[in-house]
Amino acid sequence: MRTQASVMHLDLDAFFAAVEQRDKPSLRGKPVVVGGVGGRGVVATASYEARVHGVRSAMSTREARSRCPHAAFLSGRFHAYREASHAVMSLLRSVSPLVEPLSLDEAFVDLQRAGLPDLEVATVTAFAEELRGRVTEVTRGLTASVGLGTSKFIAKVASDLDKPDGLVVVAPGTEQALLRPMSVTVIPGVGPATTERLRRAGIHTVAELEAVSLDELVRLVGRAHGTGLWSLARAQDDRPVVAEREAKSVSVEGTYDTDLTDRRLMEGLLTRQAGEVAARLRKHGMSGRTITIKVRLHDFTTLSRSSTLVSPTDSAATVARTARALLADLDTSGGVRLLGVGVSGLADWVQEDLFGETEEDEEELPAVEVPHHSRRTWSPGMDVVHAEMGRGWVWGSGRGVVTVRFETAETPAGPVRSYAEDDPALTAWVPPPLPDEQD
DNA sequence: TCTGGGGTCCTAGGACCC
DNA sequence: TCTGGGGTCCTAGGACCC
Repeated sequence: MRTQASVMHLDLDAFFAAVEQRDKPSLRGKPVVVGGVGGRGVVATASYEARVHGVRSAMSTREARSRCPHAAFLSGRFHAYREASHAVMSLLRSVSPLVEPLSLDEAFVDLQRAGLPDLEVATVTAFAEELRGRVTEVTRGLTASVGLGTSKFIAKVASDLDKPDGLVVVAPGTEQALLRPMSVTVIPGVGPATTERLRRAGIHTVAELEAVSLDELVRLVGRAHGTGLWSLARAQDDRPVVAEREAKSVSVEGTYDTDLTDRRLMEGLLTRQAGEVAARLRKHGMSGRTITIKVRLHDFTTLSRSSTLVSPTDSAATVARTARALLADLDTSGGVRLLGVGVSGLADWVQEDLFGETEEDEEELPAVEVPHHSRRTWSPGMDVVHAEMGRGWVWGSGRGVVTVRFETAETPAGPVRSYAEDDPALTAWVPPPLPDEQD
Protein backbone atom coordinates (compact mmCIF):
# COMPACT_ATOMS: atom_id res chain seq x y z
CA MET A 1 0.00 0.00 0.00
CA ARG A 2 1.17 3.49 -0.75
CA THR A 3 1.67 5.84 2.15
CA GLN A 4 1.10 8.96 0.06
CA ALA A 5 -1.82 10.24 -2.00
CA SER A 6 -0.07 9.65 -5.29
CA VAL A 7 -2.87 8.12 -7.37
CA MET A 8 -5.03 10.60 -9.24
CA HIS A 9 -8.40 9.96 -10.85
CA LEU A 10 -9.69 12.53 -13.31
CA ASP A 11 -13.24 12.57 -14.62
CA LEU A 12 -14.57 15.08 -17.16
CA ASP A 13 -17.91 16.49 -15.99
CA ALA A 14 -21.02 15.45 -17.97
CA PHE A 15 -18.59 14.93 -20.80
CA PHE A 16 -20.70 14.42 -23.96
CA ALA A 17 -23.23 17.05 -22.93
CA ALA A 18 -20.49 19.49 -21.98
CA VAL A 19 -18.86 19.17 -25.41
CA GLU A 20 -22.22 19.93 -27.02
CA GLN A 21 -22.74 22.99 -24.84
CA ARG A 22 -19.23 24.18 -25.56
CA ASP A 23 -19.70 23.87 -29.33
CA LYS A 24 -23.24 25.26 -29.43
CA PRO A 25 -23.61 28.32 -27.22
CA SER A 26 -27.41 28.26 -27.49
CA LEU A 27 -27.34 25.04 -25.41
CA ARG A 28 -25.41 26.55 -22.51
CA GLY A 29 -27.37 26.70 -19.29
CA LYS A 30 -30.02 24.46 -20.82
CA PRO A 31 -30.81 20.78 -20.29
CA VAL A 32 -28.97 18.63 -22.83
CA VAL A 33 -29.32 14.87 -23.18
CA VAL A 34 -26.91 12.88 -25.35
CA GLY A 35 -27.74 9.31 -26.23
CA GLY A 36 -29.84 7.12 -28.47
CA VAL A 37 -32.68 9.13 -29.93
CA GLY A 38 -34.47 6.19 -31.51
CA GLY A 39 -37.41 4.39 -29.99
CA ARG A 40 -35.11 2.18 -27.93
CA GLY A 41 -32.40 4.65 -27.10
CA VAL A 42 -30.92 5.29 -23.68
CA VAL A 43 -29.22 8.30 -22.15
CA ALA A 44 -25.43 8.34 -22.34
CA THR A 45 -24.91 11.69 -20.62
CA ALA A 46 -27.24 14.33 -19.24
CA SER A 47 -26.10 17.88 -18.53
CA TYR A 48 -26.48 19.04 -14.95
CA GLU A 49 -29.47 21.16 -16.02
CA ALA A 50 -31.17 17.94 -17.17
CA ARG A 51 -30.15 16.02 -14.03
CA VAL A 52 -32.16 18.53 -11.99
CA HIS A 53 -35.22 17.03 -13.66
CA GLY A 54 -34.20 13.50 -12.74
CA VAL A 55 -32.60 12.52 -16.03
CA ARG A 56 -29.80 10.00 -15.50
CA SER A 57 -27.34 7.98 -17.53
CA ALA A 58 -28.68 4.63 -18.73
CA MET A 59 -32.29 5.81 -18.41
CA SER A 60 -34.38 5.19 -21.51
CA THR A 61 -34.61 8.25 -23.72
CA ARG A 62 -38.36 7.81 -23.63
CA GLU A 63 -38.38 8.32 -19.89
CA ALA A 64 -35.91 11.20 -20.15
CA ARG A 65 -38.25 12.91 -22.60
CA SER A 66 -41.17 12.60 -20.26
CA ARG A 67 -39.14 13.94 -17.33
CA CYS A 68 -37.59 16.79 -19.26
CA PRO A 69 -39.48 17.46 -22.50
CA HIS A 70 -37.80 20.80 -23.12
CA ALA A 71 -34.28 19.32 -23.14
CA ALA A 72 -32.23 19.15 -26.32
CA PHE A 73 -31.92 15.48 -27.31
CA LEU A 74 -28.80 14.78 -29.33
CA SER A 75 -27.46 11.55 -30.77
CA GLY A 76 -23.84 12.47 -30.21
CA ARG A 77 -20.80 13.54 -32.26
CA PHE A 78 -18.20 11.01 -31.36
CA HIS A 79 -15.39 12.53 -33.38
CA ALA A 80 -15.73 15.70 -31.26
CA TYR A 81 -15.67 13.65 -28.05
CA ARG A 82 -12.65 11.70 -29.22
CA GLU A 83 -10.85 14.90 -30.08
CA ALA A 84 -11.49 16.46 -26.66
CA SER A 85 -10.55 13.20 -24.98
CA HIS A 86 -7.32 13.02 -26.92
CA ALA A 87 -6.38 16.55 -25.86
CA VAL A 88 -6.89 15.63 -22.20
CA MET A 89 -5.07 12.30 -22.39
CA SER A 90 -2.13 13.97 -24.16
CA LEU A 91 -1.96 16.57 -21.43
CA LEU A 92 -2.01 13.88 -18.75
CA ARG A 93 0.71 11.90 -20.51
CA SER A 94 2.85 15.02 -20.66
CA VAL A 95 2.64 15.09 -16.88
CA SER A 96 3.28 11.42 -16.10
CA PRO A 97 4.18 8.45 -18.29
CA LEU A 98 1.77 6.31 -16.30
CA VAL A 99 -1.71 7.27 -17.50
CA GLU A 100 -4.47 4.67 -17.60
CA PRO A 101 -7.54 5.80 -19.56
CA LEU A 102 -10.75 4.07 -18.45
CA SER A 103 -12.95 5.58 -21.14
CA LEU A 104 -13.07 8.76 -23.21
CA ASP A 105 -13.69 10.88 -20.13
CA GLU A 106 -11.78 9.21 -17.30
CA ALA A 107 -8.24 8.27 -16.43
CA PHE A 108 -5.93 7.34 -13.60
CA VAL A 109 -2.55 9.08 -13.36
CA ASP A 110 0.32 7.83 -11.23
CA LEU A 111 1.93 10.85 -9.60
CA GLN A 112 4.90 8.82 -8.40
CA ARG A 113 6.14 9.26 -11.94
CA ALA A 114 5.25 12.93 -12.34
CA GLY A 115 8.57 14.27 -11.11
CA LEU A 116 7.14 16.25 -8.21
CA PRO A 117 9.55 17.40 -5.49
CA ASP A 118 7.57 15.33 -2.99
CA LEU A 119 4.15 13.69 -2.64
CA GLU A 120 2.88 15.50 0.45
CA VAL A 121 -0.81 16.39 0.47
CA ALA A 122 -0.11 20.10 -0.05
CA THR A 123 2.14 19.39 -3.03
CA VAL A 124 -0.19 17.01 -4.87
CA THR A 125 -3.16 19.26 -4.12
CA ALA A 126 -1.50 22.28 -5.71
CA PHE A 127 -0.38 20.15 -8.64
CA ALA A 128 -3.88 18.75 -9.27
CA GLU A 129 -5.49 22.17 -8.99
CA GLU A 130 -3.15 23.54 -11.61
CA LEU A 131 -3.72 20.52 -13.83
CA ARG A 132 -7.50 21.01 -13.67
CA GLY A 133 -6.99 24.51 -15.02
CA ARG A 134 -4.91 23.17 -17.88
CA VAL A 135 -7.57 20.58 -18.72
CA THR A 136 -10.04 23.43 -19.11
CA GLU A 137 -7.56 25.26 -21.35
CA VAL A 138 -6.80 22.36 -23.70
CA THR A 139 -10.50 21.48 -24.01
CA ARG A 140 -11.55 25.09 -24.50
CA GLY A 141 -13.80 25.18 -21.48
CA LEU A 142 -14.58 21.70 -20.14
CA THR A 143 -14.23 21.05 -16.44
CA ALA A 144 -12.89 18.01 -14.63
CA SER A 145 -13.42 16.53 -11.20
CA VAL A 146 -10.30 15.10 -9.64
CA GLY A 147 -9.65 12.77 -6.73
CA LEU A 148 -6.35 11.91 -5.07
CA GLY A 149 -5.61 9.06 -2.73
CA THR A 150 -3.30 6.24 -1.80
CA SER A 151 -4.95 3.81 -4.29
CA LYS A 152 -7.10 3.68 -7.39
CA PHE A 153 -10.13 2.86 -5.30
CA ILE A 154 -9.70 5.83 -2.99
CA ALA A 155 -8.84 8.23 -5.82
CA LYS A 156 -12.00 7.22 -7.66
CA VAL A 157 -14.18 7.59 -4.60
CA ALA A 158 -12.57 10.99 -3.97
CA SER A 159 -13.27 12.31 -7.48
CA ASP A 160 -16.97 11.57 -6.93
CA LEU A 161 -17.21 13.53 -3.70
CA ASP A 162 -17.27 17.05 -5.12
CA LYS A 163 -18.72 16.95 -8.62
CA PRO A 164 -18.73 18.88 -10.82
CA ASP A 165 -15.50 20.85 -11.10
CA GLY A 166 -14.15 19.69 -7.76
CA LEU A 167 -10.95 18.42 -6.20
CA VAL A 168 -10.81 16.09 -3.20
CA VAL A 169 -7.66 14.72 -1.62
CA VAL A 170 -8.08 11.88 0.85
CA ALA A 171 -5.26 12.23 3.34
CA PRO A 172 -3.28 9.03 3.90
CA GLY A 173 -4.53 7.24 6.99
CA THR A 174 -8.09 8.57 6.75
CA GLU A 175 -9.35 6.09 4.13
CA GLN A 176 -11.25 3.72 6.37
CA ALA A 177 -12.94 6.49 8.31
CA LEU A 178 -14.14 7.89 4.98
CA LEU A 179 -15.41 4.56 3.62
CA ARG A 180 -17.05 2.99 6.66
CA PRO A 181 -20.32 4.97 6.66
CA MET A 182 -20.66 4.70 2.86
CA SER A 183 -22.93 2.30 0.99
CA VAL A 184 -21.31 -0.86 -0.37
CA THR A 185 -22.22 0.47 -3.81
CA VAL A 186 -19.18 2.79 -3.73
CA ILE A 187 -17.01 -0.28 -4.21
CA PRO A 188 -16.17 -0.92 -7.86
CA GLY A 189 -17.67 -4.23 -8.90
CA VAL A 190 -20.66 -3.94 -6.60
CA GLY A 191 -23.61 -3.54 -8.95
CA PRO A 192 -27.31 -4.28 -8.58
CA ALA A 193 -26.94 -8.06 -8.25
CA THR A 194 -24.19 -7.98 -5.62
CA THR A 195 -25.90 -5.17 -3.73
CA GLU A 196 -29.04 -7.31 -3.49
CA ARG A 197 -27.13 -10.38 -2.30
CA LEU A 198 -25.36 -8.35 0.36
CA ARG A 199 -28.59 -6.65 1.38
CA ARG A 200 -30.21 -10.03 2.01
CA ALA A 201 -27.29 -10.86 4.25
CA GLY A 202 -27.92 -7.64 6.15
CA ILE A 203 -24.90 -5.85 4.70
CA HIS A 204 -25.48 -2.28 3.57
CA THR A 205 -22.42 -0.24 4.49
CA VAL A 206 -18.71 -0.70 4.09
CA ALA A 207 -18.43 -0.99 7.89
CA GLU A 208 -20.87 -3.89 7.85
CA LEU A 209 -18.98 -5.47 4.96
CA GLU A 210 -15.74 -5.17 6.89
CA ALA A 211 -17.25 -7.23 9.69
CA VAL A 212 -17.88 -10.21 7.39
CA SER A 213 -15.29 -12.98 7.27
CA LEU A 214 -13.50 -13.85 4.05
CA ASP A 215 -15.09 -17.32 3.98
CA GLU A 216 -18.56 -15.89 4.36
CA LEU A 217 -17.95 -13.33 1.63
CA VAL A 218 -16.66 -15.99 -0.76
CA ARG A 219 -19.75 -18.06 0.01
CA LEU A 220 -21.96 -15.06 -0.76
CA VAL A 221 -20.46 -13.78 -4.01
CA GLY A 222 -17.85 -16.27 -5.23
CA ARG A 223 -14.12 -16.70 -4.99
CA ALA A 224 -12.68 -13.85 -7.05
CA HIS A 225 -15.32 -11.29 -6.19
CA GLY A 226 -15.34 -12.23 -2.51
CA THR A 227 -11.61 -11.85 -2.00
CA GLY A 228 -11.68 -8.56 -3.91
CA LEU A 229 -14.49 -7.20 -1.75
CA TRP A 230 -12.79 -8.33 1.44
CA SER A 231 -9.72 -6.26 0.58
CA LEU A 232 -11.53 -3.20 -0.74
CA ALA A 233 -13.74 -3.07 2.36
CA ARG A 234 -10.48 -2.52 4.28
CA ALA A 235 -9.28 0.06 1.76
CA GLN A 236 -6.61 -2.42 0.72
CA ASP A 237 -5.98 -1.91 -2.98
CA ASP A 238 -2.57 -2.28 -4.56
CA ARG A 239 -3.68 -2.43 -8.19
CA PRO A 240 -1.06 -0.57 -10.22
CA VAL A 241 -1.79 2.16 -12.74
CA VAL A 242 -1.24 0.43 -16.08
CA ALA A 243 -0.60 2.54 -19.15
CA GLU A 244 -1.07 0.21 -22.10
CA ARG A 245 -3.68 -2.50 -22.17
CA GLU A 246 -4.05 -4.77 -25.17
CA ALA A 247 -7.55 -5.09 -26.57
CA LYS A 248 -9.01 -8.55 -26.06
CA SER A 249 -12.05 -8.35 -28.30
CA VAL A 250 -13.69 -6.24 -30.97
CA SER A 251 -17.44 -6.17 -31.50
CA VAL A 252 -20.30 -4.38 -33.19
CA GLU A 253 -23.91 -4.63 -32.18
CA GLY A 254 -27.14 -2.88 -32.90
CA THR A 255 -30.60 -2.63 -31.40
CA TYR A 256 -33.40 -2.13 -33.91
CA ASP A 257 -36.42 0.03 -33.39
CA THR A 258 -38.73 -2.80 -34.33
CA ASP A 259 -38.07 -6.48 -33.75
CA LEU A 260 -36.61 -8.37 -36.68
CA THR A 261 -38.32 -11.51 -37.88
CA ASP A 262 -36.90 -11.94 -41.37
CA ARG A 263 -33.91 -14.29 -41.26
CA ARG A 264 -32.55 -12.98 -44.53
CA LEU A 265 -32.53 -9.51 -43.07
CA MET A 266 -30.75 -10.75 -39.96
CA GLU A 267 -28.14 -12.45 -42.10
CA GLY A 268 -27.64 -9.27 -44.08
CA LEU A 269 -27.20 -7.24 -40.90
CA LEU A 270 -24.74 -9.76 -39.43
CA THR A 271 -22.81 -9.64 -42.70
CA ARG A 272 -22.64 -5.88 -42.52
CA GLN A 273 -21.53 -5.94 -38.88
CA ALA A 274 -18.91 -8.57 -39.68
CA GLY A 275 -17.55 -6.18 -42.29
CA GLU A 276 -17.20 -3.43 -39.69
CA VAL A 277 -15.55 -5.73 -37.15
CA ALA A 278 -13.08 -6.99 -39.75
CA ALA A 279 -12.29 -3.45 -40.87
CA ARG A 280 -11.51 -2.48 -37.30
CA LEU A 281 -9.33 -5.55 -36.82
CA ARG A 282 -7.36 -4.73 -39.95
CA LYS A 283 -7.03 -1.08 -38.98
CA HIS A 284 -5.22 -2.17 -35.83
CA GLY A 285 -3.29 -4.98 -37.46
CA MET A 286 -5.14 -7.56 -35.40
CA SER A 287 -6.89 -10.84 -36.08
CA GLY A 288 -8.83 -13.25 -33.91
CA ARG A 289 -9.82 -16.89 -33.67
CA THR A 290 -13.16 -16.80 -31.88
CA ILE A 291 -16.24 -15.39 -33.55
CA THR A 292 -19.26 -14.72 -31.36
CA ILE A 293 -22.74 -13.60 -32.25
CA LYS A 294 -25.10 -12.00 -29.78
CA VAL A 295 -28.85 -12.17 -30.19
CA ARG A 296 -31.32 -10.42 -27.93
CA LEU A 297 -34.84 -11.71 -28.33
CA HIS A 298 -38.04 -9.71 -28.12
CA ASP A 299 -38.35 -10.58 -24.42
CA PHE A 300 -34.80 -9.36 -23.72
CA THR A 301 -33.34 -12.80 -23.17
CA THR A 302 -29.85 -12.66 -24.57
CA LEU A 303 -28.15 -15.54 -26.32
CA SER A 304 -24.62 -15.93 -27.54
CA ARG A 305 -23.03 -18.52 -29.78
CA SER A 306 -19.38 -18.74 -30.59
CA SER A 307 -17.07 -20.70 -32.78
CA THR A 308 -13.30 -20.91 -32.62
CA LEU A 309 -11.36 -21.23 -35.85
CA VAL A 310 -8.08 -23.09 -36.20
CA SER A 311 -6.25 -19.87 -37.01
CA PRO A 312 -6.91 -16.15 -36.51
CA THR A 313 -8.72 -14.20 -39.19
CA ASP A 314 -9.35 -10.59 -40.12
CA SER A 315 -11.44 -11.46 -43.15
CA ALA A 316 -14.91 -9.93 -43.41
CA ALA A 317 -16.11 -12.90 -45.43
CA THR A 318 -14.87 -15.44 -42.88
CA VAL A 319 -16.33 -13.56 -39.93
CA ALA A 320 -19.61 -13.08 -41.81
CA ARG A 321 -19.88 -16.69 -42.92
CA THR A 322 -19.20 -17.95 -39.39
CA ALA A 323 -21.66 -15.49 -37.88
CA ARG A 324 -24.41 -16.53 -40.27
CA ALA A 325 -23.76 -20.21 -39.54
CA LEU A 326 -24.04 -19.52 -35.80
CA LEU A 327 -27.36 -17.74 -36.31
CA ALA A 328 -28.70 -20.78 -38.15
CA ASP A 329 -28.85 -22.75 -34.88
CA LEU A 330 -31.04 -20.21 -33.10
CA ASP A 331 -34.79 -19.98 -32.93
CA THR A 332 -35.61 -16.35 -33.63
CA SER A 333 -39.25 -16.82 -34.49
CA GLY A 334 -40.39 -14.58 -31.66
CA GLY A 335 -38.49 -11.61 -33.03
CA VAL A 336 -35.05 -10.17 -32.41
CA ARG A 337 -34.33 -6.73 -30.97
CA LEU A 338 -30.52 -6.85 -31.06
CA LEU A 339 -27.88 -8.49 -33.20
CA GLY A 340 -24.14 -8.34 -32.73
CA VAL A 341 -20.88 -9.84 -33.97
CA GLY A 342 -17.59 -9.97 -32.10
CA VAL A 343 -14.13 -11.40 -32.51
CA SER A 344 -11.94 -12.39 -29.56
CA GLY A 345 -8.83 -14.45 -28.97
CA LEU A 346 -6.91 -11.67 -30.65
CA ALA A 347 -3.42 -11.96 -32.01
CA ASP A 348 -1.39 -9.21 -33.60
CA TRP A 349 -0.67 -11.28 -36.66
CA VAL A 350 -2.62 -12.96 -39.43
CA GLN A 351 -2.14 -16.54 -40.46
CA GLU A 352 -1.03 -16.87 -44.05
CA ASP A 353 -3.90 -18.39 -45.91
CA LEU A 354 -2.80 -21.93 -46.66
CA PHE A 355 -5.78 -22.90 -48.74
CA GLY A 356 -5.94 -20.01 -51.11
CA GLU A 357 -9.50 -19.16 -50.19
CA THR A 358 -9.29 -15.44 -49.71
CA GLU A 359 -11.77 -12.67 -49.50
CA GLU A 360 -10.53 -11.35 -52.82
CA ASP A 361 -11.47 -14.61 -54.47
CA GLU A 362 -14.99 -14.32 -53.20
CA GLU A 363 -15.33 -10.74 -54.26
CA GLU A 364 -14.11 -11.37 -57.77
CA LEU A 365 -17.15 -13.28 -58.87
CA PRO A 366 -17.93 -13.15 -62.57
CA ALA A 367 -19.52 -9.90 -63.59
CA VAL A 368 -20.97 -8.71 -66.85
CA GLU A 369 -19.66 -5.52 -68.38
CA VAL A 370 -22.39 -2.94 -68.92
CA PRO A 371 -22.34 0.81 -69.44
CA HIS A 372 -21.62 2.67 -66.28
CA HIS A 373 -24.36 4.79 -64.74
CA SER A 374 -23.09 6.03 -61.42
CA ARG A 375 -26.29 6.16 -59.50
CA ARG A 376 -25.01 4.98 -56.17
CA THR A 377 -22.34 2.80 -54.65
CA TRP A 378 -22.99 -0.74 -53.62
CA SER A 379 -20.77 -2.17 -50.90
CA PRO A 380 -19.88 -5.85 -50.93
CA GLY A 381 -21.01 -7.59 -47.78
CA MET A 382 -22.75 -4.46 -46.60
CA ASP A 383 -25.76 -3.80 -48.76
CA VAL A 384 -28.84 -5.96 -48.76
CA VAL A 385 -30.90 -5.78 -51.89
CA HIS A 386 -34.12 -7.00 -53.34
CA ALA A 387 -34.08 -8.38 -56.85
CA GLU A 388 -36.22 -10.73 -58.86
CA MET A 389 -35.10 -13.78 -56.89
CA GLY A 390 -35.89 -12.23 -53.54
CA ARG A 391 -33.51 -10.86 -51.00
CA GLY A 392 -29.77 -11.22 -51.28
CA TRP A 393 -26.67 -9.32 -50.50
CA VAL A 394 -24.10 -7.61 -52.56
CA TRP A 395 -21.13 -9.85 -53.14
CA GLY A 396 -19.16 -7.64 -55.45
CA SER A 397 -19.42 -4.36 -57.28
CA GLY A 398 -17.51 -2.29 -59.76
CA ARG A 399 -17.43 -1.17 -63.35
CA GLY A 400 -21.12 -0.45 -63.19
CA VAL A 401 -21.96 -4.03 -62.24
CA VAL A 402 -23.36 -5.36 -59.02
CA THR A 403 -23.05 -9.02 -58.17
CA VAL A 404 -25.72 -10.37 -55.84
CA ARG A 405 -25.63 -13.66 -54.02
CA PHE A 406 -28.99 -15.15 -53.16
CA GLU A 407 -28.70 -17.43 -50.19
CA THR A 408 -31.47 -19.37 -48.56
CA ALA A 409 -31.55 -21.58 -45.50
CA GLU A 410 -31.51 -24.64 -47.77
CA THR A 411 -28.72 -23.45 -50.06
CA PRO A 412 -26.27 -21.37 -48.04
CA ALA A 413 -24.15 -20.71 -51.08
CA GLY A 414 -27.02 -19.76 -53.30
CA PRO A 415 -27.03 -18.58 -56.87
CA VAL A 416 -25.13 -15.50 -57.96
CA ARG A 417 -26.52 -12.99 -60.45
CA SER A 418 -25.05 -9.85 -61.87
CA TYR A 419 -26.98 -6.66 -62.55
CA ALA A 420 -26.23 -3.28 -63.94
CA GLU A 421 -26.08 -1.07 -60.89
CA ASP A 422 -29.06 0.95 -62.10
CA ASP A 423 -31.06 -2.10 -63.10
CA PRO A 424 -34.66 -1.42 -62.08
CA ALA A 425 -34.91 -5.03 -60.90
CA LEU A 426 -32.49 -4.11 -58.14
CA THR A 427 -33.70 -2.12 -55.16
CA ALA A 428 -31.71 -1.36 -52.07
CA TRP A 429 -32.70 -2.28 -48.62
CA VAL A 430 -30.85 0.23 -46.51
CA PRO A 431 -30.28 -0.86 -42.92
CA PRO A 432 -30.75 1.76 -40.22
CA PRO A 433 -27.61 3.78 -39.57
CA LEU A 434 -25.36 2.65 -36.77
CA PRO A 435 -24.82 5.17 -33.96
CA ASP A 436 -21.35 6.22 -34.99
CA GLU A 437 -22.54 7.11 -38.46
CA GLN A 438 -24.98 9.68 -37.14
CA ASP A 439 -22.28 12.24 -36.41
C1' DT B 1 -42.67 -0.16 -27.89
C1' DC B 2 -39.20 -0.08 -20.41
C1' DT B 3 -34.15 -1.60 -20.76
C1' DG B 4 -27.44 1.29 -25.78
C1' DG B 5 -22.84 0.02 -27.16
C1' DG B 6 -18.24 -1.53 -26.39
C1' DG B 7 -15.77 -3.59 -23.47
C1' DT B 8 -13.66 -6.72 -19.16
C1' DC B 9 -13.71 -10.46 -15.97
C1' DC B 10 -15.63 -14.57 -13.74
C1' DT B 11 -18.01 -19.11 -13.34
C1' DA B 12 -19.28 -23.66 -14.49
C1' DG B 13 -19.47 -27.70 -17.19
C1' DG B 14 -17.62 -30.76 -20.69
C1' DA B 15 -13.87 -32.48 -23.67
C1' DC B 16 -9.47 -34.00 -23.82
C1' DC B 17 -4.78 -35.03 -22.41
C1' DC B 18 -1.23 -36.78 -19.34
C1' DT C 1 -15.58 -54.31 -15.29
C1' DC C 2 -12.93 -50.27 -10.13
C1' DT C 3 -11.53 -45.60 -9.75
C1' DG C 4 -7.89 -40.67 -10.08
C1' DG C 5 -6.53 -35.71 -10.38
C1' DG C 6 -4.78 -31.68 -12.63
C1' DG C 7 -4.41 -28.61 -16.46
C1' DT C 8 -6.02 -26.44 -20.61
C1' DC C 9 -9.27 -25.20 -24.01
C1' DC C 10 -13.84 -24.18 -25.36
C1' DT C 11 -18.67 -22.60 -24.78
C1' DA C 12 -22.61 -20.03 -22.65
C1' DG C 13 -24.18 -16.97 -19.55
C1' DG C 14 -23.96 -13.26 -16.23
C1' DA C 15 -22.24 -9.18 -13.63
C1' DC C 16 -20.19 -5.07 -14.08
C1' DC C 17 -18.04 -0.64 -15.87
C1' DC C 18 -18.26 3.88 -18.41
